[in-house]
Amino acid sequence: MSPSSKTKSRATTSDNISPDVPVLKLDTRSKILKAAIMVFADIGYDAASLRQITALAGVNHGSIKYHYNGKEELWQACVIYLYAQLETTLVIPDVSQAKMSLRDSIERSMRLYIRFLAKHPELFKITMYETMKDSPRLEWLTKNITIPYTKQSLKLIRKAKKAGVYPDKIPTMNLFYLLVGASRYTYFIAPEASKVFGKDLTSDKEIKRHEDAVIQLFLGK
Amino acid sequence: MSPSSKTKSRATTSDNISPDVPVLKLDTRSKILKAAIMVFADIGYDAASLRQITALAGVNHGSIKYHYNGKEELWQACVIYLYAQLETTLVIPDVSQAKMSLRDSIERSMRLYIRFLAKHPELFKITMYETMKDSPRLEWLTKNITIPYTKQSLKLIRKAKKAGVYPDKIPTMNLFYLLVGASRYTYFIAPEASKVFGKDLTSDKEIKRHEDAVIQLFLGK
DNA sequence: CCAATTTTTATCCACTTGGAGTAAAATTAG
DNA sequence: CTAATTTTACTCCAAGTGGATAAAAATTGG
Repeated sequence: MSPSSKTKSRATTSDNISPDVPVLKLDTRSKILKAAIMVFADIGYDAASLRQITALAGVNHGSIKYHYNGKEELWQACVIYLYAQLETTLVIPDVSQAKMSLRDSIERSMRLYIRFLAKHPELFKITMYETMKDSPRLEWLTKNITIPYTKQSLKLIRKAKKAGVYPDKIPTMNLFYLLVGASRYTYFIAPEASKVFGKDLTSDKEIKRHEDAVIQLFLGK
Repeated sequence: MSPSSKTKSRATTSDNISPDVPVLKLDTRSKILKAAIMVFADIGYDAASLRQITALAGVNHGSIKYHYNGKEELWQACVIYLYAQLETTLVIPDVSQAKMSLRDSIERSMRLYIRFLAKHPELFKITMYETMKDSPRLEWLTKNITIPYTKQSLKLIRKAKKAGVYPDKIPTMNLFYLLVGASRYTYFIAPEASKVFGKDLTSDKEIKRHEDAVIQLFLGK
């Protein structure tokens, strides 16, 4: 019987046979998720094949059906997992912004966000593939992820506009997409940029430059 | 024998049998190209199937091999065709900018560019799919298209920075990607935006708002 | 230790893929 | 009209697709 989305009862790690070489052995479910994230981010849902994922994970082809009940649910699991990572990255430092000015608080959030984009481009690549056309995934994505996140962001943008932190002549929705687009685009096209400029945009130095550029453009330093 | 990239010698249109109902009949080659642009833009190279394209075009499956010698060359033909369209859109009005100020000239170019993005999202969707990961297509694309176009753009940006039209504190490459990302992103995610905001970002009204927003952000009104 | 359960593996399936090859049809030139 | 050429239609193929099924193996609780 398939466990699917149920919580696993078995141990997620196990010691090796030889006690002097304790190898950390990821369980099949985790290996599949990790490989799926890589493949989906690389070539998108439609082009990705389950065999490609299981081959990369080093597990049997049938395991996906058992653990995730199919391609669609595996994809959703990837998105959920990655968004949980994003949340922990952004929410935890939130407390330290308590006594900052709104402007500094926003600058800090933007830097954290951009750093996450650079370090985990998988999330927004995976969603980007589905966002460019209508599909069952887009339906699920907007309903469960995008809408709540967007609402939250818009609220903050409106607040910042009123406080004069953001340019107030730009409509909120447009400003939101400008912000998101300007921040993310760089990491979508990182493979191209490496060919065109010979630079690795995911290096710490280039991340910092991008941070500064976005801050400069939207907050005017 | 396959004509492939050779110029066609046959007529590209032909009258119908019944003279009272003259139907404009696109030739097979054009029908394939048109359909391929739609499919590639929709789901990307890897996910697109030749049978899907020929079905949409209403032609026989074997025709692609004959006219374009395969999937890869068909894809290149799409990109070349669309970039030619972009060029005619941007270059023709260029003469009318002769006696404009640099700032107004740039504003005009940005508006034309954004309008093209909105009206022909296929081009940058097609390339976006290939830009997110390394591939033979990306190699061809950067060498033949992206690098020359980027060089040209960077030159203009540097000029505008010196003239104080663009913010001069942002490095040229970063400013370039901010500009391109902010402009394009909106039209990548138009399907999502229609679900989230219930707005059609490709409508004339929304295009104008996006134009104004980009101008406001980068040129400061 | 053993029986019950969970997890993995190994086949099998109908279907789609890009492409090759060839015959039929349409068009052109003489 | 005829012959040469171009274009289209059709058939095949090996390879790969997501998913279903059941046997085999590993792990668990008693």
